[in-house]
Amino acid sequence: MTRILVVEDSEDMAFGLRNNLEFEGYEVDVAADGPAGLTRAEEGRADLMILDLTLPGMDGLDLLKALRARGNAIPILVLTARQEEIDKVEGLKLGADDYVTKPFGVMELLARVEALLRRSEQMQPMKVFRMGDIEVNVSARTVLRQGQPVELAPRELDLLLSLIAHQGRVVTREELLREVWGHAGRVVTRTVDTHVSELRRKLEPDATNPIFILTARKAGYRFDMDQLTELVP
Amino acid sequence: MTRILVVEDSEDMAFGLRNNLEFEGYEVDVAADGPAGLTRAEEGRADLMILDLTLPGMDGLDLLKALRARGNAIPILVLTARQEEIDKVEGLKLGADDYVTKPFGVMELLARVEALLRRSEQMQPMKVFRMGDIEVNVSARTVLRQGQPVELAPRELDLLLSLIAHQGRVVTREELLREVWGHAGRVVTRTVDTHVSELRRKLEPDATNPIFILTARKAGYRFDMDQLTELVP
DNA sequence: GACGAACATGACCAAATTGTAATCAATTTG
DNA sequence: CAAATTGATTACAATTTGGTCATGTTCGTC
Repeated sequence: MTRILVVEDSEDMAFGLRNNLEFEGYEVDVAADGPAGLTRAEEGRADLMILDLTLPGMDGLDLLKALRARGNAIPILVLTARQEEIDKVEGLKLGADDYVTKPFGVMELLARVEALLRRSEQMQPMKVFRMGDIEVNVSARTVLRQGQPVELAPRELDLLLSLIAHQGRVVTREELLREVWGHAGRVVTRTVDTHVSELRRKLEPDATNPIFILTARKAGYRFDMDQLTELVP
Repeated sequence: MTRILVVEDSEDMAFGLRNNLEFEGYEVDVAADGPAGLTRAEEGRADLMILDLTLPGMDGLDLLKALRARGNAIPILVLTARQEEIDKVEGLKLGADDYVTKPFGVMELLARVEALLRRSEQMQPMKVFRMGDIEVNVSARTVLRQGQPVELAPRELDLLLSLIAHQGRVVTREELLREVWGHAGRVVTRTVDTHVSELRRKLEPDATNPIFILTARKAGYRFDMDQLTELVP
């Protein structure tokens, strides 16, 4: 889920932004002033910031400066009113990644958000997990076992990723069906078992004694948290 | 004296640009169409080009490609009315150094010009990749195999560059379409497959067992990171 | 206007994938 | 302990998916 932090003092504007962004499927977090924005941004949970430059109190520009000064590289889309183009100039030199002048169209904003996210995706490190001698590269959709590629079918990989995403928690077959198969359609729940079996065969050191994908009787499956490391290179 | 070449067909726009830029102390040269722009650019007297992508006749994109193909590294600021064109230029790493969407404010334009000039002071080296015995010169848009030129159609080269730009990550057919085809025409996604096939035929040692452009079933394609070296000459 | 290159697309085929039934094994329950 | 329940595994036919080829179109060049 892509998370967008909106730093905006006007309630109306914040409401509008939230509405539109959420409609597009983003998760939206709103901060009403600079300091709050700074705090939220430093939590590091947002993938993109939309920053209104006409903030009261701590100026938006200061927020920008502060963030960048601390080495925070979150992509920032700056909003500014038309006549304050001077602000824009400064924003540019400071490290805003893009900006939009008010009044702006929804489509334009969304397009820029999308473009910015796309651009920043390249900068993000690859998502890689390690479990024992197995390495799962989410970005490349590859799995290595002792450096050797393991051939996983799409369904298998998706299932594995879903289990990993819920690491430490029991996931019911129904949940897995919903997440991996997409629909609560007519897939018999036993299908999950089959794929889990196949995954174990390919990944577990000893398929009859699984250490990664554990069975929770009468409940579902669980990926053992203790076996999993997230690599952030 | 810093010299700016403006490639712009609309007289009004050209006049406005010249006015403002000259007021800022730049020397301005205007070309009214693509071919004229290409000629002027090749004279090598300009420090920066402002290029309107909505040119008649020779498309602005073609001018861009043609310039870069000839190894011309002049910094280019692209003007465009359409977001999709930005996507295209950006996705391809075609060599626009920055862009502004119309309508834009004067201050914004000037800021970008300034930023671009500053950035280009420290000349960026030519981007060249090596994959096995293949050498891909991104800036020159040429491909050599054991020193011999490989003839790639524009689409093919664009596709290759896009894949290389995402090296190590799976890229969906939709993403490739957006970046290479520009999202404009509603091209069928299977078309990507055809071009990948052609690329493999021309580049892979064994097209039936690709080592560069790998298939990620149900997901897209991926350029194998391990096969790619970036040369910094 | 002929010709060829580029290119999008549909068709066809081979190979990979996958849902399911059937069977076997383990665990729980009464 | 036997029956019942639940999970594991295997086998396989149907379907999906991707590779490739042939075709029609467009566009620029001669």
